[in-house]
Amino acid sequence: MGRPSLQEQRTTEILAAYELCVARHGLDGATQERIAAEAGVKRTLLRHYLGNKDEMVEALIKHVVTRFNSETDQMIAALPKTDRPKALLDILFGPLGVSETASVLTINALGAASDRFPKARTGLLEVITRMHDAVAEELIRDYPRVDKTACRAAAFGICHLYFSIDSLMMLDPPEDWLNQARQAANVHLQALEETLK
Amino acid sequence: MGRPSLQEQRTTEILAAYELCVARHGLDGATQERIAAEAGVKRTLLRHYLGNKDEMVEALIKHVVTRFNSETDQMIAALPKTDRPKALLDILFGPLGVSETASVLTINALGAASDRFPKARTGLLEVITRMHDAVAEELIRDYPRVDKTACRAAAFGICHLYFSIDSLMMLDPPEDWLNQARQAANVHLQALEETLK
DNA sequence: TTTTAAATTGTCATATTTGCAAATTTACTA
DNA sequence: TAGTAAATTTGCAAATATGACAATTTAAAA
Repeated sequence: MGRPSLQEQRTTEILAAYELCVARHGLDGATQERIAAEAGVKRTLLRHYLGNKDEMVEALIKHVVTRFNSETDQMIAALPKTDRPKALLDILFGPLGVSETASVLTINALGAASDRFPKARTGLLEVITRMHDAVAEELIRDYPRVDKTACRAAAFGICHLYFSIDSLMMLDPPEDWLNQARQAANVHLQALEETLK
Repeated sequence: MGRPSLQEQRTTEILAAYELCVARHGLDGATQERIAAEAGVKRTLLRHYLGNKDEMVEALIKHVVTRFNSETDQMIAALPKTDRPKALLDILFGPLGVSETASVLTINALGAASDRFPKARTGLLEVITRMHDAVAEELIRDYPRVDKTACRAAAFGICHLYFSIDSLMMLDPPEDWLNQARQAANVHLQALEETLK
């Protein structure tokens, strides 16, 4: 009975457009007009599916948190059986990991507004901590004889190197930056290996 | 004759307020009202001193570029005679280096809009490259027997670790993050020392 | 074909943002 | 004190953004 629901699909499309607009224009610059244009729908549909502006922000936060978390999980799940840390760096600093929607920019924009939207703060801290932990766990597993604190520091360095590069991708930086980032991240792995000698 | 000029002072005040608003609300969310309120002046004064919106953005870009460059220079100039790399990390990851106005957020926001403001792209790439080079130069000087490529990779890692942390400061992250960042950055220095053995 | 639930569009009032061009005030000088 | 150059304020029009609700269209089921 009735027309089939597009709620999930449309909601996802709109949130994806929203994310992109926030990355480009900032949270307060992501107007409903822009989002609607980016999503290819009428402005009034945003309200229909996501509610008013405050509710839209809430939905965006939830969306960004769950998507980023699942991307972290997928990244870990995609690792091969051997040489996992190296493969991790290949993902993070390969052409795929970085760029796409420059999602770290969205995180930065939301984080900058976290005093107005407290849920953004807790959600984003959770997201980032989860990535720290996931990477650290990988390193601890692959370097079982190395001090865990050192592994966590390495994970921290690798994650934030990725964050910085990703948030600068829209500058269309020299290709060399990705290599340098890859190399700098690799230093952390080598340092862990050094401590075994 | 005539009233004394406040051009420089006012211009600087307004640009500082502008910077803060861009960090908080994004480039397109930094409305003239917000900027004026932040600077404690009437909106129309912005126009008087900086021109219309496009000209304001131009001025902001120029301001951010020159300020960030001079901060880089000051940082280098503030280093002691010995143990300069360690001192560098103390500055970058001390309570002073990070936070303040979270100026990296402004860089991110401007970078995200660099397709609309081409001067932002060139200016920001210049700023970042200059910091890369300044830090790399320090490392090369302090580790003269180490491969320069390795020094540059270390500099790259340290700079972008700083960028990421600074752009997340508004989330009011756990204090531990600064320690972890400091530790991760230190890994780069230790790695350079290792290669001497 | 009629019913039905949901998508989609249309419209209008209100509030915010921006641009521009006066008027007005202020602080110094001759 | 009068002149003057600059700061500062005032006022208004145009453009844009938001909220809320009514009207219409669409795709499936009965």
